[in-house]
Amino acid sequence: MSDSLKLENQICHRLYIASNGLTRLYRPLLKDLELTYPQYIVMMALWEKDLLTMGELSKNTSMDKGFLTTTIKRLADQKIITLKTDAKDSRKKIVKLTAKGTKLKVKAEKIPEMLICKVSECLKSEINFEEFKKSLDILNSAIKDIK
Amino acid sequence: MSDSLKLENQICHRLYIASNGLTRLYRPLLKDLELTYPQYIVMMALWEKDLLTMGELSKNTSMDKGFLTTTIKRLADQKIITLKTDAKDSRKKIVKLTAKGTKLKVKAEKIPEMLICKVSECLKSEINFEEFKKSLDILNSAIKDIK
DNA sequence: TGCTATAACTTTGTATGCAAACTATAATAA
DNA sequence: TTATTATAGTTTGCATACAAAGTTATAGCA
Repeated sequence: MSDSLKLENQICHRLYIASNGLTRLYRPLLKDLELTYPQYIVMMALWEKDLLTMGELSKNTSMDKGFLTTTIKRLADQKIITLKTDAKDSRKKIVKLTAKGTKLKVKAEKIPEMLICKVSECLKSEINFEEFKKSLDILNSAIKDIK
Repeated sequence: MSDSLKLENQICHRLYIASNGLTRLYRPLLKDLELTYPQYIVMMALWEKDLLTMGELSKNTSMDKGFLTTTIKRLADQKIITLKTDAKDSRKKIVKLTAKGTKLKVKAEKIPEMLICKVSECLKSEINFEEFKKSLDILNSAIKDIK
C-alpha cells in the first residue's frame, strides 16, 4: 500500500495550485491594464513580435487555438489589436497591435516587478529560480511531445 | 529597455503551461474512473482522510470553496460520496466516501505510475524532482500568505 | 482541370476557477 | 435575551480551457 495518491506527493497538484495562485496575484495588477492573464500572455507575445497569425500566436504562447479566437476577439473589441486576413493565404488571420496596444506596453512593464515584489517572501528563501525555470522547461517540452 | 515582458523570461507562463499540460495528460487516464482532474484532487484528499467538512476539504486541496460545492455535488451524483449535515454544527457539511468511492481508489492507484510513464522523457533528463517539489512548496506558501 | 487531403481558423458544449454577493447558523457582546 | 459579528457554505456571473465538430481555403495530385 503506497502513498502515491497522497496530495503531499503530487507534483501536479502543486503546479495546479501554483499556477492558479499566481494568476490570482496577477489579477489586481492587470486590472489596471484591463487585461486578464491569458490576454496578457497574448499581448506579451505580440509586444515581442508583432504581426503574427493565429497559428503562430498559438505556438508562441502554447495556448489553445479555439480559446485564442475568443481571446483575440476580446482584445479587438478593446481596440488593442486588429485582425486582417492574409492577402497571400486567406485562411490565415494576421494579428496586429494598434497604437493603443503598443502604448499599453509601457504600463505593462511595471507588472513583472510588482509581482516579484508580491512574492518576495519566496525570493528571500532558497528557491533557485534559474534551476526552477530550467526544470519547468524540461517538463514542458516533455509534456508537449506526448501524444 | 528590459526583457522583463518576454515570454521566455516568465516563470508564471511556464507554470501556466505546465499545469494545463499536465491536466490534459491526466484527462484520458482519469476518464476510466469517470473523474475530472479537480474531482480527482478531491478524491485524493478523501482517500487520505475521510469525513471532512467542505472547509477542511477546501483547505487540504487549496481549492476554492464555491467551486468545491459544484465539484462535490457532481461526485454525489455519481454516488461516490455522500453529504450530511454536522449534528453539532448545522452550518457544516460532512463529506463521506461511499463504498463505491472507497473502491475507486484501487483503480486510481494505477494513475500516478501511468502519468510518470507518460512523462518519462522528462525523468530521464536532469530534473531534480525533490528540489523542484521543494521550490513549488516554497512558492505556494509564499503565494498563500499574500493579501 | 477536377478531386481529395490538408491546413487555418471558428464554433459548440462542457467543465473549470474565482470574486462577490447571499443565506443560514453559531458565537459573542451588550 | 437581543443585537452584532463571524463562520460555513451556496449561488451568480464572467472568464477561462479544451476536445470535437464544423467551415473555408490552399495544396497536391490524377
